[in-house]
Amino acid sequence: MTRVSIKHIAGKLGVSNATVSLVLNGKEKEGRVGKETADKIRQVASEMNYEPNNLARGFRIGKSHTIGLIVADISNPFFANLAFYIQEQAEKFGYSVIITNTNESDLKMEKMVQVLKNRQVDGFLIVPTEYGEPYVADLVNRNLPVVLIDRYFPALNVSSVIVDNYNASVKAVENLVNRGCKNIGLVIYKNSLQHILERKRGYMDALKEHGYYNPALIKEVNYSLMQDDIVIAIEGLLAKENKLDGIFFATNTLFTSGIKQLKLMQADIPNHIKLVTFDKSEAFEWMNISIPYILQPIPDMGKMAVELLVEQIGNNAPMVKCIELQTSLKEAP
Amino acid sequence: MTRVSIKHIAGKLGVSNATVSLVLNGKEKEGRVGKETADKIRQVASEMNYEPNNLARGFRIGKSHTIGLIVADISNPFFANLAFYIQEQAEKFGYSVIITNTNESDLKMEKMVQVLKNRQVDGFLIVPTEYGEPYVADLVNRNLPVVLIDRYFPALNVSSVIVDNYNASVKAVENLVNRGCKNIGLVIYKNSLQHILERKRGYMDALKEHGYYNPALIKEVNYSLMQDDIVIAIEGLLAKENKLDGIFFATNTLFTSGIKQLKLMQADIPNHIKLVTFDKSEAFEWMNISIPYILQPIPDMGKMAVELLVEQIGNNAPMVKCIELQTSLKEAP
DNA sequence: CTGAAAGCGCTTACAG
DNA sequence: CTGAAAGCGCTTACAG
Repeated sequence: MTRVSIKHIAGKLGVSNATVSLVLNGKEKEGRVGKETADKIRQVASEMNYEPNNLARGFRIGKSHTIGLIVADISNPFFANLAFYIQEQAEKFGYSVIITNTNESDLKMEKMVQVLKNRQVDGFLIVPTEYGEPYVADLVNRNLPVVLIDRYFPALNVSSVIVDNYNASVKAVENLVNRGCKNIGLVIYKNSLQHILERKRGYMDALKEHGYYNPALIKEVNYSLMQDDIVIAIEGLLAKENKLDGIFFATNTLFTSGIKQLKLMQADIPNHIKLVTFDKSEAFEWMNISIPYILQPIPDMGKMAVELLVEQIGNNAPMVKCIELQTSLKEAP
Repeated sequence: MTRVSIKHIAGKLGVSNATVSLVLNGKEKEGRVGKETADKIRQVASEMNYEPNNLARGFRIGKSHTIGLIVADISNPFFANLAFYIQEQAEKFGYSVIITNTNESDLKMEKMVQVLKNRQVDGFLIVPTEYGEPYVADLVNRNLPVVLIDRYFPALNVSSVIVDNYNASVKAVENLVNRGCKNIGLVIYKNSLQHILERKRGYMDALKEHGYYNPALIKEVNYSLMQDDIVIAIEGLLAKENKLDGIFFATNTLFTSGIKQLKLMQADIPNHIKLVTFDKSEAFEWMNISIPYILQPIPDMGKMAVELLVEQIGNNAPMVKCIELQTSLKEAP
């Protein structure tokens, strides 16, 4: 039972492959195919249960109609959500999405870029890892459509969809200050990614503004040593001499680890120490306290990233657009 | 800058396309290509930065080297985890994975099967929805490789990787009985999927064994009306006359909703009411009590499903294999 | 041991 | 308005 192709339809009707192809692609007007011929072709096609061979079509026109998405870890809720909205939007444009994970390793990122390039994806949606810049640069140099999400490299001329991390941090800190905090700690990753630097800068500027800035209260955690580092960070912050009364967690993963340690050390939250964090966490639902958090517009981020990418794929001379979305401060839950 | 193809290499070396293709696919022995020729071809290929056109290759041999994965919702941690391990394993076999969501809607499932069929995936990995049986049956009839995961249809002759839901339930109930419970409620979905029926059957049999069975303590919740139904279910169970002392939650989503309602109603856990649930939950980390749970071997499920599928793709006369994995009862966290 | 040729299914100029 | 033909890049018999 061989699959029915354009040729079968053409043969049956005594018309050419070209005519069938034109009609089935809705290009009968450009090809100026007669209405009767067109109708007959459509009828026979559906009678024969014709289904186009997309592998052949993709090969012929040099497009796979596939988008490659690279994230750190699909089982992280932030990325899982992002992936969900990206897929939903991509589907609307007729694209499928191949998701791959880097686990925050630049080596893995290099590999994944290679894998997706070999798959001939039409474009890349990337949440880059630290030191992942050269692999993105390589794609850009090859003129392949790329949109960075969540994180970006300022030196690279590439489209991106990010949030205003600086102002988000300022908002977070202001929230603590408004609640009466003066000695506010920051728990953040130790790395060189722009969004991390921006969050740090926002924290510092906001505190300086109030004259509360104290560099000893910044605790930087290694992603790969999280388990240990977070303990050190929280212990350090809670040291008596700091008179700590507030903590800003710069990511949801840091918050999740940090709050456990705080509980372990029986910190009095929120009476003694007030918190604010990036991103909503499952943890909120299980705690009796309400923790304000920075809400990132994940659905919009996904949606706009796909739109930017599809636009790039369509245009040969793509315009580089950097979209910076605003966040909002929400009271949990 | 046109991409370098086999033809370019062949032209440069004065050999035929066939020879180049043979060598680059490591089939020089079958083609009995001379060692020197082969070496020269490999050298030139790498000098010219040759990268095979997989679209062309896929089209030619009729394989996309892509697997379609259909789950209910990628932002559900259970599926996100499953997807993670599936991807990892698929990559080892040279396959990419396209993930799609059904949101537990059979209409959406029908659509996703169609989308993936149009994409010419080499095989399907499906967590089917209720009433999704005909769409799976259709794939099987067309002789397309399919492996069901987590859920299956007994009437269908199709490969699957599931867990022993019946015995898992028995184990869960036994745990409560051993902790002294006699009036044990069940919170479960109201649907006809086999894994749900099996979990229910396990619960009933285990209780009958002890003479504790009471049908009034079974509460069935509609997936789409979860918010409301869970309130009714928990309120019903906690009614005085039931003298409830234990609850078995048949899925992690039910547990997550149910525990919130229990807290709201200030149920005394675990002194008054003891719990057991399917799957680990983030919630465990935030509660001061330890809740035993049924651990499903998600990494193995993903891995074996991919192996089964790849085997099917390789063989024209696929063998139907149903793998039933055992679960274990763990104490959280 | 290697080359010449056919063909996968489709689309796209081109010719009439 | 429609057909004949070329060709995308690859693999696979087949012939020598």
